[in-house]
Amino acid sequence: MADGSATLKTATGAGGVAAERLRSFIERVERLEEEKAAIAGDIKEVYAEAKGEGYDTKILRQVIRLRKMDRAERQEQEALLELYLSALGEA
Amino acid sequence: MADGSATLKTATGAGGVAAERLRSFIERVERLEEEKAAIAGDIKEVYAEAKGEGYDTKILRQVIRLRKMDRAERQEQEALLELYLSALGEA
Amino acid sequence: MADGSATLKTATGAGGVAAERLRSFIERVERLEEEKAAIAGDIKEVYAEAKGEGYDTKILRQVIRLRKMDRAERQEQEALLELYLSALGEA
Amino acid sequence: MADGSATLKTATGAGGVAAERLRSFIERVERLEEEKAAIAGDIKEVYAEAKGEGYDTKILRQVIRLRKMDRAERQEQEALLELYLSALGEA
DNA sequence: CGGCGCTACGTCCGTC
DNA sequence: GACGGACGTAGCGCCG
Repeated sequence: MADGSATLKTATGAGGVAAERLRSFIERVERLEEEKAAIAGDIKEVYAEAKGEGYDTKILRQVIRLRKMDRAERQEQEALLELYLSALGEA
Repeated sequence: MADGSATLKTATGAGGVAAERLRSFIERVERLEEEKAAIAGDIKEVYAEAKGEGYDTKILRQVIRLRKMDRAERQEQEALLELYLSALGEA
Repeated sequence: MADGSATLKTATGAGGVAAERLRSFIERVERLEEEKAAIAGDIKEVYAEAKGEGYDTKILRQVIRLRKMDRAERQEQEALLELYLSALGEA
Repeated sequence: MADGSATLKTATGAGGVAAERLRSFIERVERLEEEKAAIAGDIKEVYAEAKGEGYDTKILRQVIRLRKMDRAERQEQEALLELYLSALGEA
């Protein structure tokens, strides 16, 4: 049982504790994916509601995408700023 | 011009109430998308944790995908059954 | 500038050979897309023919989808088995 | 068996000829979908080849999409022209 | 015209 | 660290 294989053995071991642990991971992921799907459903509902009031969902999606890009850019710039500041701190 | 255009007017009206409503929809969607992204992050963390304990995330993902397919297929079969039944109901 | 940029230059070069090559790619894709569209048309025809003989195309489609899922799932399970085996091989 | 149901009966009849016919439709569609998938694969290959020579596939796709739209517009205009011509013929 | 299924894009993971 | 491949998701088109 040199090394390397020890972890794998634990992970793939057929019986006992590892199987429980494995099951736990799988169920946690599945639970989270359910939640994610639920949120996605909520988003659809919002769009449906907006559409019901005469808004063009296609445009709405575009607007949201643009705002998201703006935010991403802003974050990038802030990250760059931090980088500069830390570089100056080191200088 | 009594109604018909009313909805459109409300939706596309440049000023006042409609703008508020529009803003509301957009912010609701954006909020939900943040939540969704957060969940996605949680999922990533679970995989990372599992990986840290020696589990092969590739296998994990495939297991989860398979279980999901099972579920989907079961639903499809039930839907198919219903279709058959309703088709027979028309006979 | 020996190479490195050579590929890019070839690809984006405005004149001469590259334009010919570009044209070739585009026409090949367009030709293939035409063929694909033709096949799609054939499929539509089959459904139309079946419908003409009293078959419910909605059910037909669902049956076909289900069979496809069966096939996909079988492949996935085989892939999963292989993964397990290769993982064990490493142990 | 007044009416309406006769066709359906033929289509959904459990035994004999109808089952064969049904099988035929399904297999024809499945065969065609395989062909369609094969073509799609060919298209992917062309894009891969182009990418390998330094072309930006995203741009390529845009070009193809635009050309397709142009063709559609042209056809529409030709259809309109025909309409006018036939209208004049009737006049 | 609305809903559903399919295709295509963007994103993420694993590899070199 | 970058590239390529795979998956999930979002937009588009067809069917009902």
